[in-house]
Parts: sequence; structure tokens; C-alpha cells
Amino acid sequence: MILLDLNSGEERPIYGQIVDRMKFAVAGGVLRPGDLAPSVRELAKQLLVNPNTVARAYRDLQAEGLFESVRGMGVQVAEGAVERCRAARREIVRLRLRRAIDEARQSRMEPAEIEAIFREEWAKTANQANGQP
Amino acid sequence: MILLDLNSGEERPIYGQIVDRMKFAVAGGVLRPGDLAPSVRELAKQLLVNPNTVARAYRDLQAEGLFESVRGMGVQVAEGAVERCRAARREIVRLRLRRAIDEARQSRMEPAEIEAIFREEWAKTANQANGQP
Amino acid sequence: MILLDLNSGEERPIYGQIVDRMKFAVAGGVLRPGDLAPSVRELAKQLLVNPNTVARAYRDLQAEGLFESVRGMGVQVAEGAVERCRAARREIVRLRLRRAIDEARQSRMEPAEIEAIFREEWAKTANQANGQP
Amino acid sequence: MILLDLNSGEERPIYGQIVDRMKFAVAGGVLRPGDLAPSVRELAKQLLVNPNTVARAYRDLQAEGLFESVRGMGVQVAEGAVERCRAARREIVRLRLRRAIDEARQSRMEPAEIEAIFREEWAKTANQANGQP
DNA sequence: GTGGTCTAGACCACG
DNA sequence: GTGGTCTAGACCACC
Repeated sequence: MILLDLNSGEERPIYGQIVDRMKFAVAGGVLRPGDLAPSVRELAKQLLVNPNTVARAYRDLQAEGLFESVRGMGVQVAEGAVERCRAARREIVRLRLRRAIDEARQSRMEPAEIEAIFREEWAKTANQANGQP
Repeated sequence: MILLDLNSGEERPIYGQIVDRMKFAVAGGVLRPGDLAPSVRELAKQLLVNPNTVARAYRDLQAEGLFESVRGMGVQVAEGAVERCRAARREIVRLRLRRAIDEARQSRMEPAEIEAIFREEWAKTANQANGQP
Repeated sequence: MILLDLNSGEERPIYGQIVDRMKFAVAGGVLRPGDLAPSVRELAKQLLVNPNTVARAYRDLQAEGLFESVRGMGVQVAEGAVERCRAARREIVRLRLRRAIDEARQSRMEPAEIEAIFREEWAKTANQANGQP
Repeated sequence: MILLDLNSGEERPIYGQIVDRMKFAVAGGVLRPGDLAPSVRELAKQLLVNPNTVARAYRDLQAEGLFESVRGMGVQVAEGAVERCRAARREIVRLRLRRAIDEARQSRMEPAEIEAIFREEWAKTANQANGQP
């Protein structure tokens, strides 16, 4: 199963992208509490990335209490993770939009013009029938 | 005159924020061709930032041809800067919104929910007076 | 200034030992809010350890909000860190003693005998006039 | 008969916990020389643990000469095991307390405060019935 | 100079 | 097989 692929053009750190994708996967029910996440080595191979990078992402997820490592077995999704990942997802999306809006605002552009640009860009993805499912 | 203040909590490089703010100032007519930009030291003191950081921002602006150094005088806004700053501003805003939208999309959230969040966040700033909120 | 040295014989991960030592240093007032912690490279050299290992410790401390990285400057002790490090120190000590006591209890030894052993071991360090200050 | 249960929250290796519990059982007379230890499979089922893990613990106990395998019968407690398990128990308890004390010492806390914490924690278990709390 | 990210590869403990 | 730790070294951005 292909859980995620990285947008190679992204400027954010890879491990951060993996963290987000995992949260999205849990929030969307693709990965459920008790499920084992793909093994570090396996995911690293799939993403063409160093295992340490994946390990770091998993470590961060454990620090947030969303994943738990089971000795000798792997890493599994924690019990209460679904709700928290849903909330996290909402906040991630909100924060990204909020930042873009703030930066647009300080540009002193006309609000109407900003809104127009948003609609324009939004339309571009809206047609793509649900983006990258 | 307070040309700009930095969002202290930002994760973007300071020099990049300064560059953008300067472009916005020119695009918005706050700084006009022939005007002298604040001196490196002065701006650095005002922003509580290392002078090297301001110097780097000015260097970038000169490299783009938007600022020009005048011997013995300092740095001034170049002749054709206004139109180019307006274009730059539009592209900056567009790019940031585009990225936010893309990232929201890959979260697998319902498009309707994403749009709702945008409206919500947009409303928060819409009430505020124009310019720097 | 020598902030800390590691007990080479310890079985705990090095980065974890560094984290604890830093908390102790802050709790004890050796490192105060606003102070820069020793640089990653410097501390690594001092401890004869790989810089990445120190970096990981610092990262964990930042994740706990006790340290903050200042771009291009280094890593400094956060504002409210003292009280939290004091609390953390107490909890670390309590937890270690609690575990030892628990394990002793499940051994089915006579409580009096356990207590005797504790007194014996306690006396050994008590004489050392304040341990490794 | 329930010989032992594991502290599920422990960070120590499971097989090591089993080894210790077995020593404690022998030292406390719950398991006597000549008695058959529970079979690997049975104990594994009881502890909800991988049989390999139990097998490893038994292997270690045999390597120490405390358990002996009896062809076709299983594993039994060795002849001289009681005294040696008592000694082992004492040393295990002593070592754990010693480490906790050492770690508390390097925290730079006041010895009096450390001792106070010990008393506090000790009191918590002192009221409980003997054996496994 | 500073920290941050990433890679590569070794070694260990656990199951 | 699994994850965890550590080392070594490269490269980057920032100040």
C-alpha cells in the first residue's frame, strides 16, 4: 500500500512532510489505531530517502503521542490518535491559510484583489477532482 | 517613519521579510523612486536586528535593480521600481496562496471544509483597517 | 566554563544524559534564561562526542520549550525555564527513586532489609561532601 | 499459579524482567529446587508475550546455572539455586538503589531534599501488603 | 561563527 | 525482522 508520496518540489524538511502526511493518513482513516505504520526501512526505500530521515519523523510523532513504538515489532498508531490527528490536520490547514492571508494583507493590496487571486488559484485545484487522493 | 515591522514569530528568514516589505512599500507608494531608503544602521536599530541582515536585504534589492546605491548618500529607490514591485507583489501573494491551497489539498480534507476555513480566517482580517494589521 | 561531564559508565543514551544535565544546570542557576548554551560544536568537542548527539539533545530541549534557537546566534535558555527545570529535576529524581523502590519491593525482600541497603548506599555518597559539584 | 506479572509500563527489556522475577521467586521460596518452571508457551501466553522472549529468559537462567533443562520434562530449578538467588536479589536491589542515588546526586539537589523524596516514595509502598504491589 | 537537514553506514537490543 | 543510538561528514541558510 502506498501511504504517501512526497512533493519533490517542496521546500519544507522531508521529515516534517512525512509527519504531516502520517497525521493526514490517520485523520483520514487510512491508518487506524493499532495498525503498524510502514517500517522505517520500508518507507525509506519507498520514498527514496535515508532511513534516519524516516526515523526522525516517527520519533517526532511518538513525542506527540500519536505513534508508539512496540519493541521488536515496529511502530503503531496510538489509541487516541484519530481525534488528535483530525484536530492537528485542521490546525495545519488553518495555519497555512492564515499565514498566506497575513502576508497578503501586509502587502497593502486591495482586499478585493487578494480575494480574486485566491479564487483564481482555488479554481485551478478544484477542477482536479479531489487533488491527489 | 516606521516603514515596516517584522512579525517576530515568523519562521522565514529576516532578510527575506525585509526584502518583501520594501517591495510592498514601493508598490504601495510609501517609498517612491528617488527616495532614500533608511540607512542600514538605522533600520537595523529600529528592527532590533543585526546590521548584516539589513545589508543583505539591500544587497538583494540592488541585485534585482529595485534599489540603487548613491555614492556617499545611501540607497535609493530606482526609477522603474514601482511597476516591477507591483508585479512582484502580485506574484508573491499568488505564490503564497497557491502553496497554502496545495498543502491544504493534500490533507485529504473536504474542499468545502477547506474553503470554510479560508473564509473564517479571511473574515478575521477583513474587519481590520487596511495596511499592516 | 565546564558545564557538565558525562559519567562514562552510564547505560543511558548520551543525548538523554545531556538533556538531564542541562535541566540540572538551569535548575541550579548555572545557566540562566537568556544565556546562550554552549555551542553544539563546542560542547561536542568538550564531551568527546559527535555534534549530532549534542544537537539531538538541544532539539529535545527545544521541543520541551526549555531552550530556544536564535538564528545564526546559537541556542539560549527560554524565559520560564527555571521553574520548569526545577520541577523537572524533582520529578527526575523522584522517578528514579520510585523505580528503584518498586523493583526492590517486588523482590519480596523484607522492607527493613531494603531500607538498610538504602542507608548503606546513601552513606557512601553522603560523605563525599556534595558529590560532583 | 500466577508467578509473576510484568509492569507493563517498564522500559527494561521484558526478558530481563522475567529473569529477575524468576530469581525473586526462587529467593522467596515460591519456586523451589526441583520444581518445574512453567513451560515457555504457557508463561508466554500468561504474560501476553512472544514465546521467544520467555525462551531467552530461560536460556539466561540456565546459563547462570539457576535453571536446568530436564529432557522431555521442561525446565526445573537447580539444586543450589536458593542461596545464589538470594545473593543475586540483594545485589539487584543494591545496584538499583545505588544508581538512583548517584543520579539524584548529580542533579545538584540538596541531599536533605533527596532524602525527603525517598522517604515520601518509600512511605507510599510501605503501607501496601508485602510481595508484588 | 551559528544551528538545521540529510546521507551513509555501523552497532546494538529486542522479538 | 524491528527500532534506537551514535558516528562521520557534507551542505545549507542565517547572522
